[in-house]
Amino acid sequence: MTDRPTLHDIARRTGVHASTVSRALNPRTASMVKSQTRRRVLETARALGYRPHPLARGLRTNRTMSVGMVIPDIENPLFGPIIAGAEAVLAESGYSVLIGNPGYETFPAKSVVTAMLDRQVDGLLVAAVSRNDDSIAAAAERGIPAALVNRTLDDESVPAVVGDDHLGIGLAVRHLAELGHRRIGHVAGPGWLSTGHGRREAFLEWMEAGGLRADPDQVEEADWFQVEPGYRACLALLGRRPDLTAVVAGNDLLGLGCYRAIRAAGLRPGRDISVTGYNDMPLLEMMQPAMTAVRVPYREMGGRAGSVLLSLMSGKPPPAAAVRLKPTLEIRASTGPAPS
Amino acid sequence: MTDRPTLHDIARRTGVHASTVSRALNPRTASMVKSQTRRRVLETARALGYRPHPLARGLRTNRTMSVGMVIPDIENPLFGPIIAGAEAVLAESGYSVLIGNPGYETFPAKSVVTAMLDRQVDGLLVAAVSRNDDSIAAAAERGIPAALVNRTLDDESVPAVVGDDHLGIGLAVRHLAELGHRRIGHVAGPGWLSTGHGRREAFLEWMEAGGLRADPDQVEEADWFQVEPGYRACLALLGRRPDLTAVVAGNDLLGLGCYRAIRAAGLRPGRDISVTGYNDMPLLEMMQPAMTAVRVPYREMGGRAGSVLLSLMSGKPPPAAAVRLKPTLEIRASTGPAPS
DNA sequence: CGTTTTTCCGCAACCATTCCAGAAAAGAGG
DNA sequence: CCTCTTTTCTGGAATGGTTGCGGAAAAACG
Repeated sequence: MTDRPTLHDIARRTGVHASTVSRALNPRTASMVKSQTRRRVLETARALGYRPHPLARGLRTNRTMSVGMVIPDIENPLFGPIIAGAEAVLAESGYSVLIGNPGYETFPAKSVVTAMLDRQVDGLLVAAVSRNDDSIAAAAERGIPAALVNRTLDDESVPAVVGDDHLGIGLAVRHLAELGHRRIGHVAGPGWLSTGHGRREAFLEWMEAGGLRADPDQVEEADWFQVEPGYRACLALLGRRPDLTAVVAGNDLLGLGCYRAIRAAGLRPGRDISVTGYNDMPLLEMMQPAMTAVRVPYREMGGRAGSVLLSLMSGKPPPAAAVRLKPTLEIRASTGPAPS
Repeated sequence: MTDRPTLHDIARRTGVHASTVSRALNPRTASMVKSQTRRRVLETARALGYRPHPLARGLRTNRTMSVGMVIPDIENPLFGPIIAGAEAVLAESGYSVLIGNPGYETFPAKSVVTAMLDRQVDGLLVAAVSRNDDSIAAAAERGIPAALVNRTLDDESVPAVVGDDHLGIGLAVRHLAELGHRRIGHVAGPGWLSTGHGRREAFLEWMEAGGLRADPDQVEEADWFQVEPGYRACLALLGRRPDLTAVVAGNDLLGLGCYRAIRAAGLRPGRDISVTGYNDMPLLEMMQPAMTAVRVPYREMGGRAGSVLLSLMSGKPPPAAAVRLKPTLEIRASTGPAPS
C-alpha cells in the first residue's frame, strides 16, 4: 500500500524489461520504443501512479536536481526576498533549494559548502561573506557551478548578481546635490564586505564628479551593518565635521543609527541634516521621518541569480561580468533642502 | 582525480568484499568484523579520502538526511530566525534543510509538500497556512514525520511548536489594565489563521478575567497581517468606539497601522491612545513612538521545532500537546497611563 | 532468398547498505 | 583424533532509474 511502484513493477505488468519502461517514460528516448509498447507502458505507469525514485535516478545520472544556497545571516530581512526569488525560478525548472546558514561562530563558510557538495548538489548560490571569500573555491575544484548573490568578490572570478552600487550611490548623491547640499558625509559599511567597500568608493567618485569636496574625513566606517555601529560612526563623523548638512548611509540600518546620532547632537534628521538609506527595507517608510532610500530589487536579484545558475548548470559559459541590477531612489521625508 | 573512491575501491585494495568494508566503517556494525581486517579497512579508507555516496546510501536506507521546511511567506522577517534556529539544530544531527515557498498563487501548499515527499525527505516542518490546512495529511499518509511551526491547526492532530498566544495577550492586557486602561480595543488578525483567531479569543478571555467590559464591537478584524489592513481596521474601530484609550494589536504590523489610524483621528499614539504590538520584530524600538510589544522567541521556536522533528524521526511518540513558548513583554513608549 | 539496414529491446553497471546464508573457525563431547 | 554443535566472520544479492553497448528481430533492398 505504502510501497511506491518501481520500474520493475511496470515492467512485469507489461511484459517488457525495466530499461524499456525507462525509455518509454523519458520523452527524450521515447522514440526508441515501439509506439504500441510505449502506449501500454504509459498506461500502466499512470494506473499504478508511478513516480520515479529521485535517489536511484540521481545515483545514475549524478544529478540531484537540488542546489545549495548559502546565506551567512538569514535573520537579515534582506535575504527573504532573495531566497524567495531564487526558489521560485529554480523550482520552475524542478530544482529544490537547500539552505545553509553558517553561524558567525563557524566562519568561514567552507564547511557548509563542502557539506553541500558532499550532498551532491548540482549548483551553489552563495551570498559571499568577505571580499576574498575562498569557500567557493571548493566548488570550482569539483566542477560544481556556483554563483554569488548580493555580494561579490574582488576578483570577479565567480559569476555574480548584485545591485549596481555605483549607480545607487549616484542617485543618492545627485539627489542631495540637487537639494543644494554641498557638504555631504558618508557612514560606510565594513570595508571587508564588497557592499561596504564599493559604496564608499562610489561615494567618493560621485562627490568628485559633482564638483563637491570629498575630504577623507567626510567618511566614517562602521564596523558592522547595524544601527548601533551606525550611531557611533555618525557621532564621530558629526563631531569631526559639524558643518555637514547631509549624510549618505551605507545601508538602512546605518541610516537609522544616523537618526539617533543627529538627535543626540540636538538636531532634527530630515530638517537640519538630510539622511539617505540604502536597500529600502520594509517599514522604512514608517520611520519618523520616513527615510529616503535607494531601493534594490532583491526579489529580482534572487530570480536573476537563479537564472544565471540554471544556465551555468546547463553547461553554458558564465556571463562575462557580474549582473548589476539597477536600483531606484525612493524619496521621502528624510531629505530636504539644504539649510542656508 | 575528480572520481571519488567507492567502497569497491577500498575492497579491492584490502582484498575483502565491499560489504565487509561497509560493516567495518559503520560503528554500529564494526564489531562484526575481525579487528585486524577492520584496521586495514579504516586505514585505506582514510588514505583514499573515502566519503560515502549519499545517494547510494539513501537508496538503500530510505533516509536522505534531509528535511523539508515549508514557509508560506518567506519574505516575512519573522521566518528568518525560525529557519535559522531549525537549521542549526537539524544541521547538528547531520540533516539538511530544503526550503519550499509556495507562492500565494499556488495555494494550497499541497503541491509543495508532495514535491518534497517525492524527494524522500525524512521529515517535514511546516508553517501552516490556515487553521484547517490539509497539506500535512499527505505526509501522514506516507508515514513521514511532520511538525508545525508558529501556527497550528484547530484539531491539534500534528505536533506543533508555537508561541503561547494566550499568555502573551494576557501580558499586554494586564499591562494596560495596570496603567489604568478600562476601555481597550483589539485589532485582530485574520480569523482563518490560528494566530489571528487565538489572540482574539485570548483577548476576550483576559478582558473578562480582568473585570473589563468586552463588547463584541471592541474588536475589529483586519483581513491580513499588514500595515494597511491594520490601518483600515483601526479606523473602523475608533469610528465606532471613540471612547477607547488603548488598542491591543494582533501583531506589530497591525500596530503600526493603528499608529496611522490614531494620527488620522488627530490623536497621538502612546499618549492619547496606547498601543501594543505582537511579535516584537526588529526595529520596532526605532518607531516613533517605540512600540510596546509581546516578544516571541522565534529563534528558539525554530530550534524547538527542529528538536521535536528529530525526536519524531527517531521513532519517538509525538508530544501530547503543542509546545507553547512563553513570550515576554517589552515595554516601550507606546503605552502609558490612561488619560483621565 | 541472401544481405544490409533499421528498429527495438535486454544486459549490465552505477553505489552503499543489510538480510540471508553459508563458510570457516572454535569449542564440546566421545 | 574425529564428529557435531556453536560462534564468528564474510560473500552474495537486492535495492532503484538510467544509458552505452550489443544483439535479435524485422524490414528494406537487390
